[in-house]
Amino acid sequence: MKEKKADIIAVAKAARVSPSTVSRSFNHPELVKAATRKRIDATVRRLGYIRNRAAQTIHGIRGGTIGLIVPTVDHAIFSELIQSFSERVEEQGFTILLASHGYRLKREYAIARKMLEHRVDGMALIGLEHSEDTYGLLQQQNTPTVLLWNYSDDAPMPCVGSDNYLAGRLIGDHVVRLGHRSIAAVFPPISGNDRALQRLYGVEDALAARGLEIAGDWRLETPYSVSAAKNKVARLISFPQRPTAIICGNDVLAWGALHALRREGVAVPEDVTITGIGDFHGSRDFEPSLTTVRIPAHTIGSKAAKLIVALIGNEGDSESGELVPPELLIRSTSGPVR
Amino acid sequence: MKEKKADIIAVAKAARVSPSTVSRSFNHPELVKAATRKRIDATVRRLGYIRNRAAQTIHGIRGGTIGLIVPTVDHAIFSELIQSFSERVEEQGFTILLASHGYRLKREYAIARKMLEHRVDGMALIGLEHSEDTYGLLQQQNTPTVLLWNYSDDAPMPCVGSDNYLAGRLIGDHVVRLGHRSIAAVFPPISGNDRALQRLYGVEDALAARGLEIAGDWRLETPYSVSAAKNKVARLISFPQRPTAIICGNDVLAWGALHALRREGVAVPEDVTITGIGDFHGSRDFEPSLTTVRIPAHTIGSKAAKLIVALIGNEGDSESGELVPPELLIRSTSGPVR
DNA sequence: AATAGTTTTGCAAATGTTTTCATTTTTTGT
DNA sequence: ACAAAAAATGAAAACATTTGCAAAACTATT
Repeated sequence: MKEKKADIIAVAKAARVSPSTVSRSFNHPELVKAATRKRIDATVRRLGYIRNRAAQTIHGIRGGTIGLIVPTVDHAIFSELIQSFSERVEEQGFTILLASHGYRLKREYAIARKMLEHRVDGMALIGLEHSEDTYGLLQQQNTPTVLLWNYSDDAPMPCVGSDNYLAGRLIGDHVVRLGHRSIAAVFPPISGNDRALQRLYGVEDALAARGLEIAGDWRLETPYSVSAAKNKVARLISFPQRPTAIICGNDVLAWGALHALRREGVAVPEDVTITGIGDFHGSRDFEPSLTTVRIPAHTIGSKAAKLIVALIGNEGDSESGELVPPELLIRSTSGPVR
Repeated sequence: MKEKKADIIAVAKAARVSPSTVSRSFNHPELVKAATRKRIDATVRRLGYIRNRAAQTIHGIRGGTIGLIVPTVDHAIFSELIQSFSERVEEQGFTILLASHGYRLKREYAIARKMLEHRVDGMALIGLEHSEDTYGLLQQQNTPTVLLWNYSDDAPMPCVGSDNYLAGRLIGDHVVRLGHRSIAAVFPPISGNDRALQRLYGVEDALAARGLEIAGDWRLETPYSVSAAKNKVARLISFPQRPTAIICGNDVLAWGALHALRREGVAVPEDVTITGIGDFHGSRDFEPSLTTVRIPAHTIGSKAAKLIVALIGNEGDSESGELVPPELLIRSTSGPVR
């Protein structure tokens, strides 16, 4: 069992060439004679040799990894984004180093640090809200970084994402325009989550524009889960005084709300209007189909992938990111107030 | 801009000690005097020095990464598993290298190879079905590996997962026992997907035990998406000859089926029974709540994490994996045939 | 067959760390 | 104050590669 793994020297010996030649046949194949290369390749296969990226990285060669830190992968929220980002980045020969911080910004810093120890070629973070330390670290090491999901002109780093404030505003305006005046909101905890906060601001401003606001006990805060949202909303509508519309911070919460209303026999949208934000997989096909604001995760993921790869390539050149606009999707869960 | 990043030698110079001491103060702090360590730490902070794992890895020191290759992260299916696995593994100081192969086993091999180049300390794959090459590669490099999601006694490598055949069997028996005789099945494509295949076998055997089988045009194959399943099922029930039960290969597909029936005004479970497999987030709270078989993703993820870490630690010692039993959850979408 | 040019190869230094062993410094017991 | 023991540090070799430069081996041209 102790046959140690083959290294480049073993290969060189077995193929009767120098290590340099083996190295070259990997990295600059055009510089080595076809015959030699063939011989080397055969030997490599015979010995089961696998290059050691770590030893390359040491020479300042790019390791081909990109760090991606997300709050969570558990729920539907980021999976579409992660998928498209990683797919695109893999096409370019990169592998992603993934970690989640559970909405703890301190933990995010620690993870970023560890990824830097691994000498990732670039980093991608979710949202614009990060600890000073994290920003400082990335800047100081000048690691190419993109911020995903949220876009802002004055972000400290290139970002590609949507305008979450606008998303909130769009849905808020829509609901108000339908004539609703008694409006509730169900949002996730906003600490460490600038996306949710921006959305909430957007909604509030939309209401404020008509002199409306969300009553204190109609502001529900729930974790990201169908189940939690369902419970909260079920309680909400059990009171005699009911809102005519419930604006949810994201689609998962809206699904929960929808299930709650269905169980209680409240008609949507006749009795209550429900809206989401996100347009996750499944929202379009929900019955009734969910009115929401599309945050184009797929587009964001692939644009971000393109950007980070460019950033890693051009080093100096600072590309500036991109705003992918949110889009209001009026479907069947919203209707005029009765 | 050209101030090259600080290395251990720069730190040593600035702190007026030798590189060895700096190294030690990181790796064996107890061997260096408190005062010196303090001086070093300060210098490290001042210069913004970050250790280079690549340079450590070269010395055979574990890099602290574990490769995780999944078919896809896009859908709900694996996200719970990925989350719990990565969370647990991070607790132990590892970072995960994630990639998805899109159900292409050839691609999986290429990814595994690349991860081995990065000298991951261990690997985790989904399912038991992998190309000969992949198995050979992992064995030959003797990289600690766990197979997730599916369990089988005679798997070629330690696996922790559920018994997908049994899962299919459980749900099949349940449906048959309710008196259904006209049964349809909606499954994902089974190529490169042993989980789905096992489930289907389980269902078929359950039916066969009563002399039943699924008619040719009642075997629907659809991609993993609510939308695709919804369409297929909508078409299915538009024919005069209708099944009284539809067994879905996983919960996502079942959701699609449920939405289709709702749209068509078919009562569940009065007119048609629907079942899923997986018990994803949201299935319990669906209205009506989904009868399904629980594949305990969370448990699998954390047990697998424990196992791989143990495997990496003990090197030689071969732990054997674990079967996490599936559990039938009878909820509201299944009922006796009328 | 000799020359010049080109292609292919090898040597040796370099990369950023860890580790073994030897040396220096500090502590302890008298 | 002194030797012996213990603790802290440094020098140098090792790790698996890449690369600049020079040498060697071919080709083409005369």
